[in-house]
Amino acid sequence: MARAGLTPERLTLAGAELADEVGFDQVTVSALARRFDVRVASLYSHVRNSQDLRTRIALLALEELADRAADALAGRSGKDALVALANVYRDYAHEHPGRYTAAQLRLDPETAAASAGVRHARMTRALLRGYDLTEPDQTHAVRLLGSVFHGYVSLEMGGGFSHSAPDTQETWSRTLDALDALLRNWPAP
Amino acid sequence: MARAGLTPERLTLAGAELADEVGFDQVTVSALARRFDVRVASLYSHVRNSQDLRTRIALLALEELADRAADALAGRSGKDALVALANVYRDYAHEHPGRYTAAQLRLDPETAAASAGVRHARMTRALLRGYDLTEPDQTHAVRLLGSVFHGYVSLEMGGGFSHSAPDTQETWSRTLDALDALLRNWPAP
DNA sequence: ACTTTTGCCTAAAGCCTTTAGGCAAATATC
DNA sequence: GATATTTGCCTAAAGGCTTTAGGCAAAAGT
Repeated sequence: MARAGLTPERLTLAGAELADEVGFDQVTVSALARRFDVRVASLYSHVRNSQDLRTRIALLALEELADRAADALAGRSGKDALVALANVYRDYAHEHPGRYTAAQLRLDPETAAASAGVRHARMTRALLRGYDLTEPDQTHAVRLLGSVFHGYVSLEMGGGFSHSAPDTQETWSRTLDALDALLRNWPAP
Repeated sequence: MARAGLTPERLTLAGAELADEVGFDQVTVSALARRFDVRVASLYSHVRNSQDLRTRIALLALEELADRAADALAGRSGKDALVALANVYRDYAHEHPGRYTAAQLRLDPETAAASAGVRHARMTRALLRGYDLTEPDQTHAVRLLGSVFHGYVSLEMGGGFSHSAPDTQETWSRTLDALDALLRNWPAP
């Protein structure tokens, strides 16, 4: 019997692909086994359990997103950087809906601290250096940006804006214009 | 054998309570049957299937949220109304995390059109009458508000802001200040 | 009181998760 | 190259959730 060559990495990647195809919460150890044409129990040598698999996919997605964000931010600042970063999230969500959903998985604090999540926070802070904000407003702004990016993408993905004019691309541009204006003109407490 | 008195409404309500206690995605027909001390199959006379149960909980949550929003908006306008509406969402999410998650469930267009979702959209539009926005900016602003409310609450619920100063209440206030400033000073295209 | 309806039951099949223990393929050792 | 060890995928099995089919008894209607 030839071996399938399973590894945690290959399983995670295949799981991510599966997530993009059928949705993150349809990612199941069984479905993954089917995809490798292997018995279900075989996967349990490489992955602790179903939750572990999902966590690995989430971590992969966070890494990929952080890599893209780093590329996008390189050499840009101000509104340019803001738009670039925002588009990284939105484009990734459109290209990889399952992975994007995975990236939202709640991680336990320890795992989260070791994840690419911290790179995301650092990059958003770096972006804000192009605006004139000092603490604690900078932290407020980091959170606001995170909220808008995540909230917009998640509503758009969920069909919340569908079937109504004007189109979502237009809203997205105007939203970024608005955020840029807001950051340049942050209200005093 | 005395009867348990099951109805779709009682099941939906109990399902919502269960969601708040154990999380929306742990809401299961089996768990609900256990709660009524009844055999699993018995529920299938009142609820089509698991998905149907979840949808009913989502619709309940949307109604409750819309009712609260209507109360909060009554007699308020401008920033007052903005803050009141925003707090309705945030408070509801804190009080009823499972229901709030349920309210995010993707509904098919037909169901969505008949849900309290449309009241939410109407109320957000009504709120914006306190600011000086015309179409299509009003629609952009509706979507932006939805994104911020949902994004913020969802990140906060997911622990995204945890364990870091300043506290989230402070950020929330400043976020609403910022949104108010932005709406009063909406940038031209 | 009798019939009809309704509500909850038992039974059963299907799929997913997870653990335990086995055999054979790959790898290391002599 | 032959032997020993490790590793990888397997079979088997138990437990949980979903869903359908068909039955019996409690409520409701006549």
